[in-house]
Amino acid sequence: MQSPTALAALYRSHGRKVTPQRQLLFQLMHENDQHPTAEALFAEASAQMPGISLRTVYQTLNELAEMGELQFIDIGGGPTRFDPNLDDHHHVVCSDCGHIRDVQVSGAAALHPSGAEDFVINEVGVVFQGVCSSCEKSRAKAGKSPLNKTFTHVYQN
Amino acid sequence: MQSPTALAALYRSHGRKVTPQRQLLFQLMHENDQHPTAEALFAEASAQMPGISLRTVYQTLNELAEMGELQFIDIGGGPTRFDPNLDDHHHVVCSDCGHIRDVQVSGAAALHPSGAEDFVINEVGVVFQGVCSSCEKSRAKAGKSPLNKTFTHVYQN
DNA sequence: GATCTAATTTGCAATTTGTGCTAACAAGAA
DNA sequence: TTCTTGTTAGCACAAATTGCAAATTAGATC
Ligand SMILES: [Mn+2]
Ligand SMILES: [Mn+2]
Ligand SMILES: [Zn+2]
Ligand SMILES: [Zn+2]
Repeated sequence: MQSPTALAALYRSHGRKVTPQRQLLFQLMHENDQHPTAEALFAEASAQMPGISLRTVYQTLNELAEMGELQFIDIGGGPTRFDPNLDDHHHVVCSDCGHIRDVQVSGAAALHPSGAEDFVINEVGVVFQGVCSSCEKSRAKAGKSPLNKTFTHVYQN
Repeated sequence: MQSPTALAALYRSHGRKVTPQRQLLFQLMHENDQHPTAEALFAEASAQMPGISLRTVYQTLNELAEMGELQFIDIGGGPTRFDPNLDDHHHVVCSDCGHIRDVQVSGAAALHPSGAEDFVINEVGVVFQGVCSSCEKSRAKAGKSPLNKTFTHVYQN
């Protein structure tokens, strides 16, 4: 996603208005590597702008996605996560706490599917399932089995 | 997922009962490569067993997942899809119609993330975005741009 | 700066997908 | 056949997101 200033210009060039709500969300999303949910963003935004509505958060995120400035990430059945990182990258998900981390995956672009010769492929996404270090620690302490099921959904494969 | 007969035995060995509803769902899911939604399965099941409840469909699918007999697939924000294919495989999604196709991806198991050295990785999933041949045809006929946005969500990356 | 208009924000209703709960029911053991 | 315990169905509820319309405001125009 571009800088808040660049986005303001982009918005105006699209006949969209640059409101305080949008500017705040531009800031909150810019270089945000947390893959936040709409609710999480709403909470952050509300702290700085009491009264902003969740509806506006969703609306702005949808616009940004429409304009190609961010991506929606749907993994594991929870709420949609939003990703302003437009670089070619992939994700690791902690199956325990749900945290998503950006990762590089060398060789990902070279992957090819066998059995879909009739498809025109546009993109590849790689998702690793794992357990983050902090969850690994608490798991050891609790004497849990290596793969608990806080998350009912088994992520994609 | 195992055969309906094997599942019946497995269920009994777990102290679970083998009901007509479950047997029907075993049949409908066995070797089903459609990655159906719960609603889709419910529709098919209802045709053969009027009165079966959607609740029971969800319940049975959850059980099967718990027993490791099927996977949940969450892509693109729509409803969860269910996958009885336990082989190591990956998916291609048509960004136009949403169809999911099983594919093999040689080299997928060898992929490694850079930037998540503190994670214990358990699984890798590869998802290709593309347009299936039938959508490609209708797209050509309609003179549409190569990537329309019937699906707001940009799938993972 | 005042005026005007179209875009935006809000709040709330509605929708979609899935789960919690429980009374009625039925599998399968005895 | 009886009995116990797991299961089903149905409905209420929850979570996430969108539809809608009245009130507001950005920014163009005068
Ligand atoms: Mn990312
Ligand atoms: Mn599959
Ligand atoms: Zn974690
Ligand atoms: Zn298609």
